[in-house]
Amino acid sequence: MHRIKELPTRIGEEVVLLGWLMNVRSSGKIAFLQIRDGSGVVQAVASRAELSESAWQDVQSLTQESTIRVTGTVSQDPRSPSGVEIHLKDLAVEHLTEDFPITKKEHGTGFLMEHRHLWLRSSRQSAALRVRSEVSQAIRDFHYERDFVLIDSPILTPAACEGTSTLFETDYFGEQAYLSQSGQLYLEPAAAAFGKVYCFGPTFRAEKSKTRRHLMEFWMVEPEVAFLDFEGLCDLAEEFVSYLVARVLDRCSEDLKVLERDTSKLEMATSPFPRITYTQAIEKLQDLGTVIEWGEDFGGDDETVLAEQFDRPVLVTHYPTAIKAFYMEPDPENPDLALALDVLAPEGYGEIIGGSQRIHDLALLERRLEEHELPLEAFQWYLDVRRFGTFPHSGFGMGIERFVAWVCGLKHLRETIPYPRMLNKIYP
RNA sequence: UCCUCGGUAGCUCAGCGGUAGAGCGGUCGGCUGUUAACCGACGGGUCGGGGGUUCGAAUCCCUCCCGGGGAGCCA
Repeated sequence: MHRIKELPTRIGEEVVLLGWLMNVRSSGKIAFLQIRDGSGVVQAVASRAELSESAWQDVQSLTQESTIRVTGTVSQDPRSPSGVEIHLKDLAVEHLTEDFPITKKEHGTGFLMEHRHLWLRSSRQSAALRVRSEVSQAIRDFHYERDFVLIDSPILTPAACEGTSTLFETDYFGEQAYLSQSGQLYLEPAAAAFGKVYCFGPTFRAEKSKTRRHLMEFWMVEPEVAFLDFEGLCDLAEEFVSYLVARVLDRCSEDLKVLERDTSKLEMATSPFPRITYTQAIEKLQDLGTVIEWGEDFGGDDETVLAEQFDRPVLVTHYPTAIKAFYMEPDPENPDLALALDVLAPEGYGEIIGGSQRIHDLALLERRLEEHELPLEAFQWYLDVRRFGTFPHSGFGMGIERFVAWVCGLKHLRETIPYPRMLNKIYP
């Protein structure tokens, strides 16, 4: 058995393919089959004169998405969509499909999402998911090459880490438990054990968000590094994003072509990235006519307007402490500001990274927990990191669906994950 | 939760007070180089549910249900 991907190297040879029929065009005594096997698409030419009567009858009976086994000779031909085609010698129908729901014409997104398990077969969907697979591998390689240790953080977590309103609740032998919305609190102790650590896994948010930029279940990668200061964190985020983009450009050019992605915009995403402070960002937005005051967080439109000012991802730093998480280290030059970092992707894809230097002083962290009205008891194990050999450290989180959406030029996050979990929708 | 748009054939939609329509898909037939092939024929409907107005409702009104897009929140 051969794979379609390798056919250009087998011109003149006889091959056997197993795959699915995407489409067939018949013209009387000759028919053109578009065959897909997961590695690519190829055209097979069936000529009545060159086939047995039973094989020709099988060709006549073929339906969309039937499973077939074809035998034939590979040749180059400019009339074939892929430049290569197979001249059929034999064909066997392994399974005759009836009434495949996704037809050649257009469908609405609601219908396609209902049939997500079948929609995966389309060339655009599989291209996007192949990019996602490459990004996942690149994330692991990036950390592995830099001596990070993978720490799998738990998915089932106990009470209340950052407020329960956005957590999925579940029963844990009579106790309340929640699905994880971040691995960070578990990474910080591990950073004291291994120095450089990261986690990469699914994350759950029960927010009733209904936009193209939100999923209830998404995958997040979170590095956490001991003795890394804020400047170093910004450098790491920049190196990480440019590494991933370069990797996709290098290895997924065919998929980006299928997705009709303008890669010139991705090629710009090289170091250094512009860096501006929150305060500068507010001033810039005000200059551009946005009604926003210092101290407010950015909305989705603000992020888009801001990112449009730059030709590559932009780092926004030093946010007001008041609008950021309890664990973020204050700026030593101005305690009203946090050593916090967001990376905004270009072209309106919004925030792809959020991170900070962490508070390492025990007394300050306890005070912050109280100010945020969080239960001190639940955080004792987390505070132990500050009790026993505390150390400055920093980390960030990147949602890979947003990254993949940007790289692929997809408007909606639902196409960047095989089976999206969306508001009130958990099928298929 | 709020704002907004929508629900008519398997799919995508038109029709917006007077006999339910088209394209695609399906079935049958034709065609030896098709490119979401093309040509001819055929089948296909509780017009989201309920209530109301009217001689008459897919069409107007009320109400409920379901879906798309967006806001807030965030990655």
